[in-house]
Amino acid sequence: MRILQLHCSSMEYTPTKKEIESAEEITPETKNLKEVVVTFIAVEEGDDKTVAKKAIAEIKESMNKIGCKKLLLYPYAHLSSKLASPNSALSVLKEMELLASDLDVSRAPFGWTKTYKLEVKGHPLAETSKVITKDGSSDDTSEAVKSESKIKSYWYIMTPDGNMQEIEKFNFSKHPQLEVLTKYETVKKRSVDEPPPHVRLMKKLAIADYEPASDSGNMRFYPNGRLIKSLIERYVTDNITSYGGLEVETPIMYDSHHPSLESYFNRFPARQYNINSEGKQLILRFAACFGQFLMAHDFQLSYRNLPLKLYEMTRYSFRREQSGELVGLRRLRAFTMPDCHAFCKDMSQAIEEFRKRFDLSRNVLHGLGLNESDYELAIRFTEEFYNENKQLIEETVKKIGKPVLIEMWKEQFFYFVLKWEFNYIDSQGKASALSTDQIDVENGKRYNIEFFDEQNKPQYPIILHNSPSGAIERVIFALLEKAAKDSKEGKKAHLPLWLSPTQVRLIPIKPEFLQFCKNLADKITDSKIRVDVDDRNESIGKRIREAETEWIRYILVIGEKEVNSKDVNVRDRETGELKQISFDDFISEIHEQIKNKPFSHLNSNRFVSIRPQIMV
RNA sequence: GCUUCGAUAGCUCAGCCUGGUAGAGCGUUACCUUGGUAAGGUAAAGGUCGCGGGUCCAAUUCCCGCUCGAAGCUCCA
Repeated sequence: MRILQLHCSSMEYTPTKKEIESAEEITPETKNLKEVVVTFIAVEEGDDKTVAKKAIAEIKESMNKIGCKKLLLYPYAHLSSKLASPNSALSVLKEMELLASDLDVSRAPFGWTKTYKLEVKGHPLAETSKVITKDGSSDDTSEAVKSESKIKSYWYIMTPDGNMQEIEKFNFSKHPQLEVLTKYETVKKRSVDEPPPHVRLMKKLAIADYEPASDSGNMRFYPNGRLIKSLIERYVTDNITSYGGLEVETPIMYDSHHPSLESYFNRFPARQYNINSEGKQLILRFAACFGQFLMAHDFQLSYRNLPLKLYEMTRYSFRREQSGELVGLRRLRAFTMPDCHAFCKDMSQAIEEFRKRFDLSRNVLHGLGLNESDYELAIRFTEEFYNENKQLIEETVKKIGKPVLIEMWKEQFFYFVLKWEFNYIDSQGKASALSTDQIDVENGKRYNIEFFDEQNKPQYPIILHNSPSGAIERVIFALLEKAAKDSKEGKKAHLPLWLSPTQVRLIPIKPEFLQFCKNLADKITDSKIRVDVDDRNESIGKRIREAETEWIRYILVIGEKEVNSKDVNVRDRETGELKQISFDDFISEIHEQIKNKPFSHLNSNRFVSIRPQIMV
């Protein structure tokens, strides 16, 4: 069955004469419908009740999306060349009418020649075509997805000396992670049978969890998770603003009728959340691009102002990934992502900026606790770009100091001519992109962002799209997976100290030392260190054990000796050793490790005994 | 979206194959214990066994349907 579905403001049709003998017996009269979804239908050979049922389900789903309750089923033979017989076609149509009886449904007469007038609405979802078959699912893939699978890629490995060879000829024995990435990208085949470790950890550490009352892929963050997330957000923002990014804030939803947006959305698979509000079709953003481009469009720009760097920490960006694609903190439908665009006057300025942002991204990941050994670089570009900028690519690979996966396209298909990303390879052999940058040569024009060059001629800028860390949730995912990897190798799992929800825990041996603990905790807090007190009526052993399982780096047991001493007795989880050092040395040891990182106060009650229990 | 698996106490799960009034550990509460570097003790509270149907004298258990969730696959601009 083939369907053409149109969301119309009005539709009027008049049966004029019988086209075939078996046409329905009716009295011809003009029908006029307002605010209606008109569905042109060609019933094909082999279509039956199952197909009718599927078709109606599809139609209902999309009508629900666009918020329209009125449906007109309109027999339309011209959509197909292998039509069903008139009799079976009519019975399928009648079946569909019946199945849709909970809507305001009507059906145009079968077998008649009709005149019609219709006015189609102008939003992206107003016009869709579908092919529905008995076994296969309906074919509703957007043009962008279809052509994407058609692009031809050539894969290579480039070594730091600039040598580029085909992946089949490369010896991966010293680069197992790169091999995983290469297979992941080129063969797209992998099988895993256990759930990813970070999902268990995100719950156990009371960082984040699924929220059953929301849509899948929209997470809840507990106090620990919110603290970690907020620290990472601030760290990334600080780094981007020192690079020169101007922090802005833009709306999370956009009118799909807007002309610039409409053509941009058409360049992408239709995987966004849609909201109907007061007759507007709103789309939740999937990146900060629109907001920043629309903003830049309204700026009065000269080449002297470029490169102009706009930046936003998008909380949230939304992508309506297929339900089965969602995994813990790795792949979400709502996520926080830094997005920094640089508007450049020409390619040479873009390349200069590209270099800075590549270094920025590496530094940001390094500060977050992820180093070159934790990720693999992939660079993708058009053949033309490569021929003109070989040196840039070779230099970039050299910086990373290890072989890099290269994807080359014969033609430019996307809006960019070059894109790179750092991929975290987890223990299950899955690659997840963290940092990324793109050189965009299309959207300056699409959004009509103009600047005036040295000759006072209007020009469109080249735009770089950089996310120096990737999604913040994904950074947490990578940190947890890395911790799980450590733990598997017999090392102690931990988070970077500056991200630990509790950095120091005090354990009083008896309640009579509680006051001393309070005073000590005040002093430590004054030094901008997160400290809490386990004042529960539990054995020392148990409280130490629990602090260990919470990955708390420093444990101070407070008893008679400590109260009467100027030194502190510190259990360092990293070494597993006990050491007696002065208070000041202890504080500076911590400060040394967390310097140049943002600080937030403890995001829990200081006293463990009065905290709600979030995770067992 | 497809495939598979799952849904029993606040959490993690057992019981189901072989139908007969519901189990553990953790957590919670109370009491005891005041302990010196990875789990101190005793007791109590806590369940419409996801929803709907069917089979049966009897269903948490067997069968069918639904809902929700997860993992994998496809996918990831």
